[in-house]
Amino acid sequence: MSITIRKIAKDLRLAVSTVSKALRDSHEISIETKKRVFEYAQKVDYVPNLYASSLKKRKTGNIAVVLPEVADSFFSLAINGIESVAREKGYHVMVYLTHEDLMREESILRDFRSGRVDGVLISVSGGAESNSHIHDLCAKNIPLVFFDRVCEGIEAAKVLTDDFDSGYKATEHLISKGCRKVAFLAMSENLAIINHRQRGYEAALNAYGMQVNKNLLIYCSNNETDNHSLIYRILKRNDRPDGIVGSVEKLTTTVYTVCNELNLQIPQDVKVIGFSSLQIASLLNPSLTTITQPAFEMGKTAARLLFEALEKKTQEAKAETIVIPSVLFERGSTQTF
Amino acid sequence: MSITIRKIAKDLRLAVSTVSKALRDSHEISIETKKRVFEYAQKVDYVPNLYASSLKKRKTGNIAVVLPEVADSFFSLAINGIESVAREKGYHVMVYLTHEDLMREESILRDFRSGRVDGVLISVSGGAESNSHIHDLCAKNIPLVFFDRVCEGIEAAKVLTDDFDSGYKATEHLISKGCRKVAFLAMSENLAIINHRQRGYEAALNAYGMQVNKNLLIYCSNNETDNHSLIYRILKRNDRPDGIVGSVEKLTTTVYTVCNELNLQIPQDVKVIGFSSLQIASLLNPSLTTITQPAFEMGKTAARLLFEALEKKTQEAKAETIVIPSVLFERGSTQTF
DNA sequence: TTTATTTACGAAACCGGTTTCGTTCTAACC
DNA sequence: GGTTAGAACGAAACCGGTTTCGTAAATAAA
Repeated sequence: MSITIRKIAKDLRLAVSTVSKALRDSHEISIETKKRVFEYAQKVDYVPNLYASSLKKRKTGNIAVVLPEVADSFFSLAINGIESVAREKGYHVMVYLTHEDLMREESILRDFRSGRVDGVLISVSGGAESNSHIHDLCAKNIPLVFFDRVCEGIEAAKVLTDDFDSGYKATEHLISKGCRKVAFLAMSENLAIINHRQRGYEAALNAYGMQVNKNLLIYCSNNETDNHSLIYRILKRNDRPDGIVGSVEKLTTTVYTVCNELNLQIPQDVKVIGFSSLQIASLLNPSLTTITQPAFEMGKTAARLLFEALEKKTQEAKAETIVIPSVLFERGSTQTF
Repeated sequence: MSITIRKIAKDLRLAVSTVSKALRDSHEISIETKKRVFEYAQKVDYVPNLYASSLKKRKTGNIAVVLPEVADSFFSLAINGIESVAREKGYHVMVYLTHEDLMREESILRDFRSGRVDGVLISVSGGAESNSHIHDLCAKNIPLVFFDRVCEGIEAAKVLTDDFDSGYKATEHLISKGCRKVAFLAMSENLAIINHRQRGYEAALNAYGMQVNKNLLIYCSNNETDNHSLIYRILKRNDRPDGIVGSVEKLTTTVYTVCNELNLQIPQDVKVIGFSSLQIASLLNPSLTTITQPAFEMGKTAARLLFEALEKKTQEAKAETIVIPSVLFERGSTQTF
């Protein structure tokens, strides 16, 4: 159907190898022949078949980005960072969404073993109690870099933020604003970064002479309506918290929604701080105090690590871990009067 | 390096064709042989090489989604819709960002001619005065479906919303709320859907006995800071508008930002309505009245059209156009007292 | 018993670039 | 003059599945 290298060879009365070499600008082809081939290829609008060369070269020029969702400011910004580096390197980005579903994550990674991508960037989904699917991929020698939601049991490059410190700072901030009953909204229990944030939260409580109250530790899921009713119940209690740390953006906005429903005033009745890279955090009602991760930067860094691994022939992937600190932006939701 | 079909054939003393057929569950292989092959393949962890089969079958199982950015609620939701259908069909999604840059869009589409993807879903970038790159792709017989930001000069399937009506309704809504100087924030002049929204805006003005004021038609770009100063200047004028229609989400949030800076009250000083699929529109300060496009649904529909084209062998792609209406959600930003 | 058909499998071509390994011819060197 | 080095190009193997076609054996039909 479409123009192949053999067709060009035939038309030009050359060998296919000559045409191939000419098109790749090989030194063993004369300038005139190259010119002839180039011009003819141009004229007939020759486009090389990607799959033929991928098959031979064992490279696809694709990298995968696996993440829970794209409707989260952190991830959408991180994609931009990744994409900018990939573009620079001439690679293509394939985005896969797990929707926080381990089964999907598994089936996605399983597919990668077919060689569809040269490398993988991943932010693991919530329920990653098992990580054999990640191991299996590494066993196939496909370079893999974690970003943000890392998987601690696996030796691979990682890019993350200072989660413990951020959890600490967020909690400390609420305490400094007068909160005495600070709740922490966690996600599925086996996410390392959430655990770190939580430990930072607990450390801050202890540092200020408060103890951890199980009732103020709320484990949410990836089910929006479940989370809503969970948070609703907490805020309806008489001894409701006077400060909330949202470890994930979505949970924080749910707090806002529930407060609206319950007619609770933020920050008067309850102060809120959330992990979020939302650019319109300052436009919320009230503006949201955030722990903001350097999403774009993290995406770029992770991508760079991946390309380092891809470009070096020796497969001794040094399992580097890069920490990029988050920043606390104080806004209306933790204001005091 | 990795296990191939030939290795299996050798180990099992079968012909490669037999193994291939067995693995594909061909009827011309006996049950016992199939079982033997399956089990052995399982045991040695055989994974077929995707590029070898793609080369032969002339199918990749990938579709491309080309869009301006991912940090816009419409697009991030649309991706989810697309992804859900693709998943169901066993296809993989490759996301490409143009950043509203025609050059990038061209280079991205040019690459597709190599057969990297089986089909393309695209929401064109702003400055699409030229569309030859899209034509070229269609010439290669690669199915293409437009969604949201269509390109009118090209005969292909399209999924969009009722842009004219939405522009009309948005404007009418502001007028009904007492606005007499309604401004329209447009994007780059050659985006068909923005033009339709604008024409709806103009029609509404006329219907209510007002004429179009050039000073209230503001052409923004994809440069955030430029837009900011443009909008800033408009709102600083003495004869500033008392109502604003934001044709794109990003422009609408910029209006909010500027109003904060100028200490203008929404909706008292100026009422705002914006095209947006932002799920937290109701959490903004004030909550934002929106024209909300059925983003997820549009993504799904576009993907379905693409798969229809992919699955039908006959290449008579009927250039269907599907319109899915938007909904106006009235909230605080257009409230009257 | 002979012929037709089905079943089960193998050999080899094929998809379209890439790469290795010649081969020819010319220029250069001792 | 004979040998060598290098330049320019061709033939064919190769990447790893897929598919076509052929064939032997077994079964069914005549």
